[in-house]
Amino acid sequence: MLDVAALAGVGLKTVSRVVNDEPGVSPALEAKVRRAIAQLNYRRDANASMLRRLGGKTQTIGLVLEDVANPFSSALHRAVEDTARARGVLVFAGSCDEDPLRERELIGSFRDRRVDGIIVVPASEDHTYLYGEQRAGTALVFVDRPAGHLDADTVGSDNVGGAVVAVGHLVGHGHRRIAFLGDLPTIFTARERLRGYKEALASAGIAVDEDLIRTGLRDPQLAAHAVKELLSLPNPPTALFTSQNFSTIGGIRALRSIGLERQVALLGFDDVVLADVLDPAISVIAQDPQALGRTAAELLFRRLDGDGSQSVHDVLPVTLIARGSGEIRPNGRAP
Amino acid sequence: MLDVAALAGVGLKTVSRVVNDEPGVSPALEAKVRRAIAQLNYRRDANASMLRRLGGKTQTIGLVLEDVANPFSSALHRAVEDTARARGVLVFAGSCDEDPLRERELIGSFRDRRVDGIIVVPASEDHTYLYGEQRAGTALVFVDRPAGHLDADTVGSDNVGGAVVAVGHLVGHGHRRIAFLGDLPTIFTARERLRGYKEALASAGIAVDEDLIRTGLRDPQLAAHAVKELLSLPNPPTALFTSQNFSTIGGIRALRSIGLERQVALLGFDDVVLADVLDPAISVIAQDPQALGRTAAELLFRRLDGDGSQSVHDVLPVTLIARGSGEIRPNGRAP
DNA sequence: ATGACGGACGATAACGTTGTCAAGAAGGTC
DNA sequence: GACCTTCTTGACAACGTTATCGTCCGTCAT
Repeated sequence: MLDVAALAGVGLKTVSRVVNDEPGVSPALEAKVRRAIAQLNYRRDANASMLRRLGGKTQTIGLVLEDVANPFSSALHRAVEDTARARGVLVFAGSCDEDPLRERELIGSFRDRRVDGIIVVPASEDHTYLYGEQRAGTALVFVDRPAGHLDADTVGSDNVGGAVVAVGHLVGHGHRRIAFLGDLPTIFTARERLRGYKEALASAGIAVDEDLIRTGLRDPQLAAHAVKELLSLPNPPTALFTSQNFSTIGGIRALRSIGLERQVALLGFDDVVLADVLDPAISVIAQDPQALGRTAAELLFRRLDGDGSQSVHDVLPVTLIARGSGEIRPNGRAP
Repeated sequence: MLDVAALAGVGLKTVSRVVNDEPGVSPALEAKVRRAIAQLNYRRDANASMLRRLGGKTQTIGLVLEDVANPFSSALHRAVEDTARARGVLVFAGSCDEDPLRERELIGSFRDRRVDGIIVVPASEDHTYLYGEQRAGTALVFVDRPAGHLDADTVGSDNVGGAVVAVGHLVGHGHRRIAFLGDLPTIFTARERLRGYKEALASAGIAVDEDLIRTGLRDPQLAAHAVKELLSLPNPPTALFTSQNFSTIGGIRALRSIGLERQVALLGFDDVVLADVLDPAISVIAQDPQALGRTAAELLFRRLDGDGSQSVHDVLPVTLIARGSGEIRPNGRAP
């Protein structure tokens, strides 16, 4: 900046004014400064700039995801990016792989860089460590799962409602032995979906059979194995509610490997690529990760713009997409 | 930091020494400082810190992808993140949607924040605008596609070789009318794969039939439409080489919708989730986006560590995965 | 006792930028 | 011509941190 000022033969502050489009610079000087900027290929240092500005924003936010490479996370990421981009804000993204420690490390790194706000798909259960941060003015939005012991904005899907619809749909097609396959019970959404499953069974007057409930299925292999076990029970399930992506994929693989994909109903939570071209096509309860990301980012920016109203807890609806696998009847015939 | 110094009753510089684990602080003072830091929940401002440090690094890199939400990009992203994390470096990620302007904007934003290095899946053809940046010491690595008119490190897949293998495989199964479905010809990888397709046909002594080449298929709908057109030609292809993800998905949908998935061979470039459970399962030439990302990040950090040797142009191998769809013979029978 | 040495510590300048303010020029009013 | 107002411009301090260097104090050899 000093070089630009020297080359243009003006004071430092005049360059600053031009760079910031501040009024009160004569057209002649402005032209000279702009020429010098172009000639020296100068770009203002955003970090130094924000350091001096009173209460300055870094125009940067942090995003903690389960894994940037997983389709749910990355769709959410894209929606956050688009919303942020519209405001000239850049996004730091990080994966925490359901590790609470990694969540804290990531948020710590964000804090060191003085991000304006943080959007988190939380891995930990206790967020009191963020209280100071929040009071210091960093906007904070939790997505997909709620904050633990912290009053903060939240955006999630209707997990219970979706599970109720899913199980109700299977019951409606005549099933009474419906298996539940899910992720680690430490994960909020996994617990909620299990709750919905039990609620739906209860309201259909079906007793919960704990043998049909399998949790902790972190990857498709585990899920496939669980499905094979379930189907070799003396009184096997006639339908599977695979309450998470990996379970769905594992379930599909397991059913196909034993040739039962047309006999046993399968309904998944969360949509899967190519679900529509499989035979039978896979019925799912679809979340809208884009809407989750967009809503979270909009909430975050509203807070950054000074909205100090009470915490918001948005629940976005989910949609049943019937494609075939969820409409198989207990006798093994399609409807 | 001033508050910490005051509370601990020491000078500013002593706090700085403690924060940076510099030697020359007595244990007694260090303990006092650490207590004050904990009590005030203090965290050093990384931006201010790097501002003062001579030639300081921001411990931050920028990553320009086609779309953070697409599986190839996000797998690459994850590998970059992991490599960066191991060094305490945070990643800014952005999508440019094949828009050269957006690529420049993103890189400009990165530059404003003084990232240490940039990894790009480029959308533009001319990167001379990065020359100054590069000379100023910002490390620069191009992934998946080469830099345009700029001497810089590059990591990519063996597109030509993969296409040659793919088409050779189809020829080996008796096909002579093989259609090519691809992305925009402005995209380097699309051109390379088309080149490999033509080379393989030439070496098999098959004349190129331009009617069987369809490009510009930006989404599955366009690809599906193109496949339907191809199959209604008077002399239709007996095999499809879908040279990109969207084309593969569109091709699968189109074949299924007209019931020809067991008659027409299909071989895709780039693997697809659930390709193995389809019937027939989809044969592909698989890239390794993780390896691309890891290699690119390692290259970047080697440069940041001061390696000033000549530019490297890595080409990573691809793998043929035969699952069934690519082994269908022209008469419509599996082998 | 003297001086040289080294280790702990803090005062001050500097990084690249913007906020504050005062100086100077230009123009208008009486 | 004296005075006021408005506009342009730059000097200087400050943001939170680290680099440099000097001060102070204790230790040890003479």
